[in-house]
Amino acid sequence: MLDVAKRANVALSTVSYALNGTRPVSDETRQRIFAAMQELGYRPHALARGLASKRSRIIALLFPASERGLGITELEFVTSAADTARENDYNIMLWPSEMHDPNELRQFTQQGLVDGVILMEVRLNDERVNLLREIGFPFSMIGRCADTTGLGYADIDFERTTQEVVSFLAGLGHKHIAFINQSQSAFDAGYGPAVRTEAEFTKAMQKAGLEGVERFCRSAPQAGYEKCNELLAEHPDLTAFITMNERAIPGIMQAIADRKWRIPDDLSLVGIVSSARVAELMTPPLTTSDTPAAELGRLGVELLIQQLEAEEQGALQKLVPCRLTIRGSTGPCLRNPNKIRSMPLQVEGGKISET
Amino acid sequence: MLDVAKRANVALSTVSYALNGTRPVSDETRQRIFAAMQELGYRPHALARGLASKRSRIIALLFPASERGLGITELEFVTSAADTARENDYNIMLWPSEMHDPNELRQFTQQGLVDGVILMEVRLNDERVNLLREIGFPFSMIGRCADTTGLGYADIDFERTTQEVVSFLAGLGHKHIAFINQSQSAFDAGYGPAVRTEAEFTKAMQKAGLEGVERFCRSAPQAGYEKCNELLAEHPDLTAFITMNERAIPGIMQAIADRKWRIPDDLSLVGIVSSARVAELMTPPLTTSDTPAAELGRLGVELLIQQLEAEEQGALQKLVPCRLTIRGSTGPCLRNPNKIRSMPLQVEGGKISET
DNA sequence: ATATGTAGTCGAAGCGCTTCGACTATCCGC
DNA sequence: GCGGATAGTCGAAGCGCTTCGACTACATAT
Repeated sequence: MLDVAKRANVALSTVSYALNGTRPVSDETRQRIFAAMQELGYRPHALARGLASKRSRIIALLFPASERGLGITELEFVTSAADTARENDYNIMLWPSEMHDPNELRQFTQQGLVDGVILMEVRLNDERVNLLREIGFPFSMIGRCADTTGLGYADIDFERTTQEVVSFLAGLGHKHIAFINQSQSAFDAGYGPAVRTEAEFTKAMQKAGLEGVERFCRSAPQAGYEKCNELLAEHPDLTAFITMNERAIPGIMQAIADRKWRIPDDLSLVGIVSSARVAELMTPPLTTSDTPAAELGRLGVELLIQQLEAEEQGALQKLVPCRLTIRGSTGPCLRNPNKIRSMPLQVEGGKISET
Repeated sequence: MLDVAKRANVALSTVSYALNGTRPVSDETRQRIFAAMQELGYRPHALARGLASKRSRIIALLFPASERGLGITELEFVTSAADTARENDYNIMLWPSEMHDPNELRQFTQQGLVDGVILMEVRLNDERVNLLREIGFPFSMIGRCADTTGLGYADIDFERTTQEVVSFLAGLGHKHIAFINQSQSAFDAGYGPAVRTEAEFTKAMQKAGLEGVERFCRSAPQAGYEKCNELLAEHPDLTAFITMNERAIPGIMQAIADRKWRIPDDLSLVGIVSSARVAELMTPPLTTSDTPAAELGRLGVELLIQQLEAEEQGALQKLVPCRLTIRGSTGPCLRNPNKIRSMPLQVEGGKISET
């Protein structure tokens, strides 16, 4: 940097000013400086800059170490967050964090490496939130906790999302709908989506004047298989399932197939808070309400940066609904009231064959 | 840090030595120093440390910005790499990089932020490799390029992997096997897995004295559907498909179903360089040869760190085979020679229903 | 006894930047 | 024509650490 200054015949500090516009620099001087930088192939040293300015322009993305294990959706958070950070001239650091050890988090934040953090997989009552709040460290969330006053977050609009799916099914004539949630333990841990979709499902069904059933289900095909049979045994009039449990779906489909039913003729299935990438792997392709993962990732970063640069506020809390994509796993309710058993209406490439 | 030194009655430098063991410090002194640190809640400042020592202990993971779009497998690279980095006291930074702009990469490496980089999705002739090699910047690869002399990498052992899958199918009696590759463009771009599996497939089939067919296929269900029909039309005696194209699989399955065939009775299907998470979403669950993603991620980091700390070499090049997991999509060849058309042998929960 | 280490410590000089206070030159209004 | 902004620049003091050379004390080899 000194070399640059010399070559441009200015002081070291002037180069700095030219570089970050902290103080006015005449056009002519700036020109000379940039030219010199070019010729010398100079690159400012990020660490030195960070040390001196006390802003590293690094933000950390805290993702749960192997908890539920990240899925495709979470992956999209990450890539989208990384892109957004880059666009804003920030770097993004990955911190696999054990939920249960907020002390580890304290260490991290105090070593001055990052300017702020983004929390993924936030729980209603999240230790990490409590800690960060307490020590006043900048952060934003993808998801949200219970008490969000003064906090920045981007989360799914579970109300609209659930509403939309229920309306969609109701519109197809379904009257008896089951909601298959994630595991009981996820729910008990206060995992936001599990808690909120459940609540919103109940609300939406009530509003629609319909009758709903809910079940927890471990994230595994086998669990889906069992729950499905259990549900159908107890509530034979169910004609549609909404599930927030991707990994259980193959099991559910198998259970349906085993009783010689077909999807969607005998039972409609929709995945909620899911993703297209998963949906299209199934047969028939699953109708899903897709997580706006890219958008949430982007918002998470933007919200944090907004805080860091303290342009004193915009709306720091954003809710984005999932996007419903209709594929082959849903269709009109053919059961009640008229007991029609119509011929298979072919739905866009999405039916199981009849042998 | 000065406070710590004072409190422990030692010089600033002694604290530093105690902290990183650069020079011997008596037990007693060290004790006092650590006690002081404890009491003061002192945390060394990462940036300052990095600036002074010229080692940031940050490594970057370069992943292709939205190329093929990361999949589940790639996700596991990332999380596993992050974990490994953490274990070794490194931080991991995410760099979504455009393949085509090596200049961007040059910038990154020259700002002194990271000590080394890990390349994902390496091509046979990769600009990034050329650049890094040229400027002598430390790096390792997950995957590998054509000329790997002196380079560190962790890649799939395509030979063993492909061999194993072919043997497996041959063992089931399949004689006519098709290999469905990724897209022509991926192949042409020199994307390692596409090139190598293809070569190894040919080799393995020859070795087994079997007849093989190969096809490229875009990564989309529709493309899979078309390729499958095309293949079956041209080679009616095919009884097994090996595919390295996850997204094409639903289309393939649909095509099979459309001709009233069943998997695996009429056609066996195995996914290669795939992942369990994907396999279990399908009906029937797919037999796959799973990418050892976690291991590759770990190795990538370890290899890089090894270079950085220059413990002058271990084996810097590692090949790990995929692990074959047999699920419902493969079975004995029932076609030739005896033209048996047996009753559906039920295979572990993995069949499409017969209505 | 003298040379030769070696364990343990200190002070000071950076690492490559930002930023503060101070200085000069210029332009404005009145 | 004078006080007071404002634009543009400079020098120097850090930011919080590492590391080098030097120094002491004591043990070991000769």
